[in-house]
Amino acid sequence: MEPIADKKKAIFESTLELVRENGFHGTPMSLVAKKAGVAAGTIYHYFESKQDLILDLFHYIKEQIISVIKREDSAEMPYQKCFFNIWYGLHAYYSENPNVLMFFEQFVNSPYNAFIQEDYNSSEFRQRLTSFFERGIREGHLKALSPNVLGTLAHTNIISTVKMSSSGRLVLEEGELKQIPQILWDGMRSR
Amino acid sequence: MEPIADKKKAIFESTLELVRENGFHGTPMSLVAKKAGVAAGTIYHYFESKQDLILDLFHYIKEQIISVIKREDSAEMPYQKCFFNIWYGLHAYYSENPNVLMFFEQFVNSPYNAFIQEDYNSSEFRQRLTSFFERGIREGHLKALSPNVLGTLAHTNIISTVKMSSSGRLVLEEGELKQIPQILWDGMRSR
Amino acid sequence: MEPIADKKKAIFESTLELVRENGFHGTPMSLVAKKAGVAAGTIYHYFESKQDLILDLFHYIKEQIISVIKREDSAEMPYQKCFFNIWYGLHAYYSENPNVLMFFEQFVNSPYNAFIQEDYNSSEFRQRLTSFFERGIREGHLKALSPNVLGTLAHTNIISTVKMSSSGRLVLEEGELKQIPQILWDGMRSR
Amino acid sequence: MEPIADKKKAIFESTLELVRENGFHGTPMSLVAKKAGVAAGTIYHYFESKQDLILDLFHYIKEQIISVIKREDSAEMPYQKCFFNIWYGLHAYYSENPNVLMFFEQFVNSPYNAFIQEDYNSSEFRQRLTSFFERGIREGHLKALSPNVLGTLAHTNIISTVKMSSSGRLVLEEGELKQIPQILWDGMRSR
DNA sequence: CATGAATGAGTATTCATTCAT
DNA sequence: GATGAATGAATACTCATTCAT
Repeated sequence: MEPIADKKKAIFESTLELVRENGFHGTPMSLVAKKAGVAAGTIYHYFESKQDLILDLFHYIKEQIISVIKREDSAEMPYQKCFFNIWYGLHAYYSENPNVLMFFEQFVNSPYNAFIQEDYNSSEFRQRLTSFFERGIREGHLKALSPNVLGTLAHTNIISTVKMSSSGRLVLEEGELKQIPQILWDGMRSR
Repeated sequence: MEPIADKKKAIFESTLELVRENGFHGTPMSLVAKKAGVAAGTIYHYFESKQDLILDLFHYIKEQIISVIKREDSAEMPYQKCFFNIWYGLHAYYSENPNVLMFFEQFVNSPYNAFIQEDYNSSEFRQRLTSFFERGIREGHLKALSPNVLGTLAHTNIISTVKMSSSGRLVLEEGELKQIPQILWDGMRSR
Repeated sequence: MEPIADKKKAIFESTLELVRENGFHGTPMSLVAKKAGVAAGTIYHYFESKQDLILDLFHYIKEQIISVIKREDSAEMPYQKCFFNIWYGLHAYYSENPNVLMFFEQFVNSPYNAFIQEDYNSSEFRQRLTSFFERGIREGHLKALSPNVLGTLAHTNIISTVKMSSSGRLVLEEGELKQIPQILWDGMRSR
Repeated sequence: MEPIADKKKAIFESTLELVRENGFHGTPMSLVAKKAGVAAGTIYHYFESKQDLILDLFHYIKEQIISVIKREDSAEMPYQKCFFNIWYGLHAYYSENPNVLMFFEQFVNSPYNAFIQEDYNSSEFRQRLTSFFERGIREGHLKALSPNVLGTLAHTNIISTVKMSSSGRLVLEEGELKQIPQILWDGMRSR
């Protein structure tokens, strides 16, 4: 919640874009600095090391994803409505921020992922997702599976959908796109 | 189908393991060589460059994944049976070969992915998957979506499941595991 | 004319000496760095690559040779006097800077030579030489040959003379040395 | 005079061509082998090492140059006639064998040159040249300089002339070409 | 706070040479 | 003699990080 210094943000954005284009290894600090309009040394005022920068950026991104979920999740709304809202909200967010998605995917599949300190299940992202699926199970909408599992499957489903479109290898028509969260819902709901 | 030279295979296996542990960048050729029991220069008799090694390894792996699908896919078996067999077959393969899965995931999310030459949709992997889902749609078992989309969602679902268990962050009990392909099937089947 | 950074000059001198002793290939960047008293990486702040270093050094040297010609060439002096002054000036320069001569000779006979971009005839070195021999022809002192050809023959004559002495295989006595530019003059002058 | 094995000659020719194009360093043994149509290991039946190959090739070339001088040098012919014949003979030989010339020039300006064992002045090449210029001095045709010096200047003059034409940077017309040995003669002859 | 020149450890790759067949 | 797969030392170049200004 603390306001992020302009330069810090510039460094984040520049890293995001470069990592998307070239991967972690193809993103030297010098390039990050140049694109962010700062000197190489300056980055080290804000981050202890490159690993630190990557890790901090990952948290910065998770904040944004969490805020999407927060915006769409409402206990006062019918559950199924919420379910679809979250799906569309995240889908829209990732579609509009392909840099974020690619960074995220590279991150979780990289050795950096092992350096995340916090307990996996207690991260706010995880908790938000879990509590949403707990509600679904509790209210009898969803199959009685571990909410963590449901959450992961749902998130993966969204990411997979966005990647299909954004890779340019598949074109999803409007009609098709709508069927994907439906498949997810049909699969998860109790019967 | 051609037999792969012993050394070539040793280099593949060594790369697979090291990439899983340390990522592409954390895997120097010198280490690959040492672990494979060959001299550094020897790698360059088999592969033009590190990129070439990675790319060739990716194809080598895809062959293995394809062979799993081939083994489980049978036009003479009821469709739903096949569906679950393929799901379990791939799930078992990835579970037993975590190196392969991690390599695969890192690869498709890395800049190396851009160097794959072949037309995406015409790759054998893609074609096998597509034709299987075409059959499902044709025979009225599945919703009428693009078979490519269904295939991708299914594959992502499997990978996501394996990663949940193998990360050690979630323990999937036997009962829970069985429900996951069921969710997929319930979601995709026509009604 | 712009002052050359200290480190850049140190790198130049170190390269010059090492190339003289060991040739281009026998001169690793690490040695250049050590002899110049800088870190290996520092060279790459000043030069993009080894080839770049060699090419830049060649231009740096040509400047020095040009300045010798400029110093000795004067339209107000009798032509023959100038002719001998330039001969002696270049002879002295090469004799006192054997590193330069050896580098120059290795360079022009190496594949690097092909990377010189500028138009051969429009290089300042060439133009200085050409205009000096043009004057000789115009004023009727020299045979009417292409001034370019005369310039090249004269330069080769000087270099050849210096190499004879500096190789240590021949000892040129004072009297003999004086006869060499005389041979050149006698050969070139019109009669 | 011993007949050179076919393969040995093929290796020589292939080296000559590759060194001309790419320099010593740009000429790996593997390429020499390929171009010569033999296996890499085979070269080592004929030559102890790369240095040995280069050194032997240099001697092989000198034989050819010597044979040109032998062919044109004749005590029964008027001296000046011989002088021009040798000049034209060598000029033609180098012009027709640019690989030889470039190899020669790269060699004498490289560290390999230091490995030539034989006494410089007693080499046959040197002796032939020296005795020819001794005759010129003895018979009163040439200035009384060290015959070694005259020989070197003459040889350099020829090489320089060939290089001017073959570099493609200068076009020497027939008339101009004839004046070059004349310049040399006019310069060297006694008066 | 900011800079960017300097550092030097780390890495992909090359290539002369060897030797089992 | 001939082969060419294998070797491993050598080298150009990169890049995270530091620190004097």
